[in-house]
Amino acid sequence: MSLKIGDLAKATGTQVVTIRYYEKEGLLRQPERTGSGYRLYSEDDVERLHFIRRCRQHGMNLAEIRDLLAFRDAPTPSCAWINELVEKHIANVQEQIDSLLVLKAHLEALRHSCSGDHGHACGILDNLGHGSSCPCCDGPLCRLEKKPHEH
Amino acid sequence: MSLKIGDLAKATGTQVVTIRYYEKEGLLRQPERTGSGYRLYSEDDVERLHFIRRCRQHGMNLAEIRDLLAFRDAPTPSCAWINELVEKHIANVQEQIDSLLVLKAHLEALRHSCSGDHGHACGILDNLGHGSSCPCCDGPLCRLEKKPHEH
DNA sequence: GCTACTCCCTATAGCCGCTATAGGGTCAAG
DNA sequence: CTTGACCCTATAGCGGCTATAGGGAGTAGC
Repeated sequence: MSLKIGDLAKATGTQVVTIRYYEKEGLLRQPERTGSGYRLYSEDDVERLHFIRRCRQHGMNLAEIRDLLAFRDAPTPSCAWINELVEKHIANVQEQIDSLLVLKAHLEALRHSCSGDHGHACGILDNLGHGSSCPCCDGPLCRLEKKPHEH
Repeated sequence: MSLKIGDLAKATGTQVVTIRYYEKEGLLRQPERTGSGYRLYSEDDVERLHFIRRCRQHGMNLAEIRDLLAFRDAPTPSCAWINELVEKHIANVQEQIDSLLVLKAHLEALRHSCSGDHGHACGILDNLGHGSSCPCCDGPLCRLEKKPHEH
C-alpha cells in the first residue's frame, strides 16, 4: 500500500511543498516513483516524517534532526549526546520564556500610558522614545544581542 | 556635532550594517553625506534609532515600526490604534509563553527516558518516534500550524 | 473523444531581519 | 608613506518554509 505525496501530507499534517523540501535537505530519502514520476511513500516514510515533525515541535532545527535520524538509521553504542541535546533545548526554551516574561511586563506597563486621543503627546510613543533603553535594566539595549549582557 | 555611522552604531548598540539596512528599508531617512560619501547623523537620528531598537525589543516588525514612525513624524488626532497594536503584542507574547511552557514540560518528560547507553533502544528516540503526536492533546500535530487547532 | 477538475511535477524567487563577503575608497597617526 | 581603522557599494546567504509559473497525469462525467 503506497501513498502519494498528498496522502503522506494528510497523514502527517505537513504541507506537500514541505515534504519535497525535506527530501531536498536530505531528511527524507528519495522515494520510489511511478512511471510518470509521482513520488510513492510507505508506512515507514509516514513514521519518519512524524518523527521529523515531532522534533520540529520540540524546537530542533533540521541539522539536529538529521543527526537524530542518522542515529536512528545506524545506532551507535552510546546515545548520551541525545540527552545533552534535549538538555540544551530545555535550557534554551527556559531562556526564551524568561525573556518573554520580561517583555510582557514591559508591554503591559506601556499599555495604559496612552488614553487613545491626544495626538502627538501619545504616552506610548513617548515611552518608546525615551524610556530606559534596556527592558531588564537601565543599561544599553541587550535583548537584541545574541547573548543578553549581564548586569 | 554630527556622527559617522560607527558613532551612531555605538550610541545605540546597533550594527553598522543594520543601520544601512534600516535606511534601505525606509526606517531611517537618507542622511547627509561628507564630500567623500560618508553618512553624517544628528542627535535626532540617535533618538530615532533608539526608538526603532526599542520597538524591535518589544517584538514589533519593521512594518509596524514604520507605521509608528510615520505617526511620530506626522501625528493625527487619534492614536487608539497604537493601543491596539500594543494589546496585540501582549496577546502574542502570552501565546508564545504558553506554547513554550507546554514544550518545556514535554522536553522534561523526554529528558529522563534515555539512560545514555543502550543504543537503538534509546528511550528518547522511541518517544520522538511513537509518542502522542500533539503536545497539547492526543490529536494530530498542531504546534506547527499557524493557529493551533482546537480540541 | 472532450472537458473539467484535482492532483502531481520541476524550477525559481520571495519572506524576514539581518549577517557575511568581496572589492574597494578615506583619513589620521606614527 | 605605510599601517590600520574606518567607510562605501553590491550581492549572496541564513532557516524553514511559502508562493508562483508553467506544465503533465489521472479520473469522472458528457
